[in-house]
Amino acid sequence: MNLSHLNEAQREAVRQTEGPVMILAGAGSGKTRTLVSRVQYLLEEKKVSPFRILAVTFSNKAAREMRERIAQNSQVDFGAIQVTTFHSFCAKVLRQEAKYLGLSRNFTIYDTSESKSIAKAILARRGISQKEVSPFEILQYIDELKNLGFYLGCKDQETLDSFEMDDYFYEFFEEFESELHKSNAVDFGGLITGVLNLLENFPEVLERYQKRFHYILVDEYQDTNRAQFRLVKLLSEKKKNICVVGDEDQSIYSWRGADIRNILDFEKIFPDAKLIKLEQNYRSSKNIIEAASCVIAKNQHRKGKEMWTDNEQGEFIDLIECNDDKSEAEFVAKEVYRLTSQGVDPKEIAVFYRTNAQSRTIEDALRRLKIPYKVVAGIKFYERKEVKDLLAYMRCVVNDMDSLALSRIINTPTRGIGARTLRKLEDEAIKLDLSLWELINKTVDFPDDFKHLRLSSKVKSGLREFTHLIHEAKALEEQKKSPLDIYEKLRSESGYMEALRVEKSYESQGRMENLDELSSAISQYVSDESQASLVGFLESITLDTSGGDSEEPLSEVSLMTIHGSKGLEYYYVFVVGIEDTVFPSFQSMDGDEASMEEERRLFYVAMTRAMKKLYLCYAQGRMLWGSLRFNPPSRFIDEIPDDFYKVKPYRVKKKALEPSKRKKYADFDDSDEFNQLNQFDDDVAEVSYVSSAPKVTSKYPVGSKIKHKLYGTGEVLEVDGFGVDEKVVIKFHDGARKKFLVKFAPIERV
DNA sequence: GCAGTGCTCGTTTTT
DNA sequence: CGAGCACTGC
Repeated sequence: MNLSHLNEAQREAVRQTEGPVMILAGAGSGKTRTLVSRVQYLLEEKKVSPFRILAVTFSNKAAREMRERIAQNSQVDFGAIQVTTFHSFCAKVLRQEAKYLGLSRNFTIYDTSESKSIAKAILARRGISQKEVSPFEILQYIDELKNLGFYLGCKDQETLDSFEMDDYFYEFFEEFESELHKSNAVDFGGLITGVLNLLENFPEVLERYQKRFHYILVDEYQDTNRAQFRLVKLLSEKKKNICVVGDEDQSIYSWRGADIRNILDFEKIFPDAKLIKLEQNYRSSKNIIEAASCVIAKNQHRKGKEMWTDNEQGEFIDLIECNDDKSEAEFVAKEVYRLTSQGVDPKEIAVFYRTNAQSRTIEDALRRLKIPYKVVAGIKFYERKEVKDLLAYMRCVVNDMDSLALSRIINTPTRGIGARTLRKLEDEAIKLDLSLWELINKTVDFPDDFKHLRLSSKVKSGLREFTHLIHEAKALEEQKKSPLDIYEKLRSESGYMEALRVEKSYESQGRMENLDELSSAISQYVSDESQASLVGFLESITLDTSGGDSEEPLSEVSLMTIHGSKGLEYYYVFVVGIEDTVFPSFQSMDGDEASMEEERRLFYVAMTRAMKKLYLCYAQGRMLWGSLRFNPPSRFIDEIPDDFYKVKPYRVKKKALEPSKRKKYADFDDSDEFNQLNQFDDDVAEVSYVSSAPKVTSKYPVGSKIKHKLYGTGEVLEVDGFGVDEKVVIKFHDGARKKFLVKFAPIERV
């Protein structure tokens, strides 16, 4: 196999197929390319059956990318190869072996919000107010134990030593677990610890999986937690062919259990391990790489790599000093404007910030210059109420022990079964040791046995209709009917759609659209999957939140948190809000060196996304928590040697400020483009630029007069978002203010 | 059962 | 400041 497209270190990483290997792959070092070649090498040169290879990563994004690239480069059949995330791999194993753990294979996977409901229910049952103990705290504790690899009955000494079992919270853990078990459900962490339980306590299961996988590959190794580490270690114990790939300098998820020991101690745990470093960077200019290297060198807890590049020196980093957050955003927008008018495609530009809340000012400024952008954030589609409701219907069909789902929809839409009735039913279920679903069925089938519950006839008929629907849907599921048909049945016959239809508000219109969208998500799933099932669909959406949005490469500037930027690259990168207490965040400034190091890694990640040009911006004053606060520039700036950057104060000139006081700095005010653009507030549209960027203009700019079908005439006060998300606030002539989604509102300009 | 009010508290987020 | 949430009153 020809490996000439790789450098020496990369080739070694490909050829070193036997025994434990740790590849430390720096930012932009061609990691994915190397991994894909390695898999190809195993198949073509080593004649390994694809069936014997397991490749796990942390995120769906990474798994998807690897799968696609492997498929692209292949002549061999890659279908059998397992390239997945830890969680979906574990879900698969767990469904296969469910009986060992007293689960049934159609178990539900609870996401964070469902777990939270359980925690709330536990507190309520014990009469503890949420102020005394927050459900969040409980979840955090449970998560912590699961990240360590603890499960009920775990005998691993290292795990047992790492926490206190007499902790006040431990009881919550036990109760939480039993609650999940009763619902035939597993939470995210439980997917991992469940499999760990299987491998550690059922030797025949362990043997089966050890025999199956001869070559194990772990990507994003710096993000793995202790539980995942133990899992991988067990699986590879027989063949010892384990290859992990990661970068300790890009470990930014310790707050959710990623354990840097997994990297730092790899050679201790696998004494004959080969260590390979990929240190040549193919992404960024020398300036950027050298500056970033100086910053990360300040960290004590690292394996140590020396990144270098053959790329050209490149431009200086610009350090932009602004008066406040508004002018910072204004700078970004104007500079983006300048770049795009020089022919730069907006999709080559990104703006990064530490916290999501910071996107707003940036968005406002971009919108004013009519620069198209997208905010890359966790897609919230599956968190919307109506979507969750319909998913709960489907979950009931699949797993009728899922009482959480059942109680969510038993009165949605309203069937006259209020909180009181529900409580009565739940109590009775506990008393008779039945699941809620079983009990409800009994009350329907043998009403005479439940006279003491004094259920009204309205309640009874509501329950009857409800159970009838679920039974019918279950029958369809058993006949292996398409998930789409079952969904359509549920959404119409539950009365959910009708309830939305009669509501006739713009909100309910949006909700109906979302349910249509869910319907297309299901058909998408059905057409992608050869063995489509309702269980499969539900699993795919809880484990992959990215939502199959077809990623058309649009000409838009990308806005995202630095966490969200990992693994991506852009020609032009702006990092905003580089001030102490913002970045590093104030939580990390309490003297705890470990969390400061993590912030530094985060800064390193941000810097190394940039290929050509990096802008670092900070504001002297910033609106934070309701008042203007003044924070010094980030300490991280001091860690960049002076010769890599230029300071450029950005001052907003209020009209006729004479071009005088500027000397030693290459001031941005010097540039003609900037002066032209300084009429930021008024007539930007008249500036004679030919921008390559497609313009996004609101049909209803602020101040325009409109007529609404129902409310009459009014004036636009505010515009928020654009495209399908565009909303306008309108003040009507009777004084009322209302906010509309432009997409749906029956308004027109007058 | 739901709308309205008033209070609290401010990361990062993937599975 | 303002989102999110718990609690209250109809």
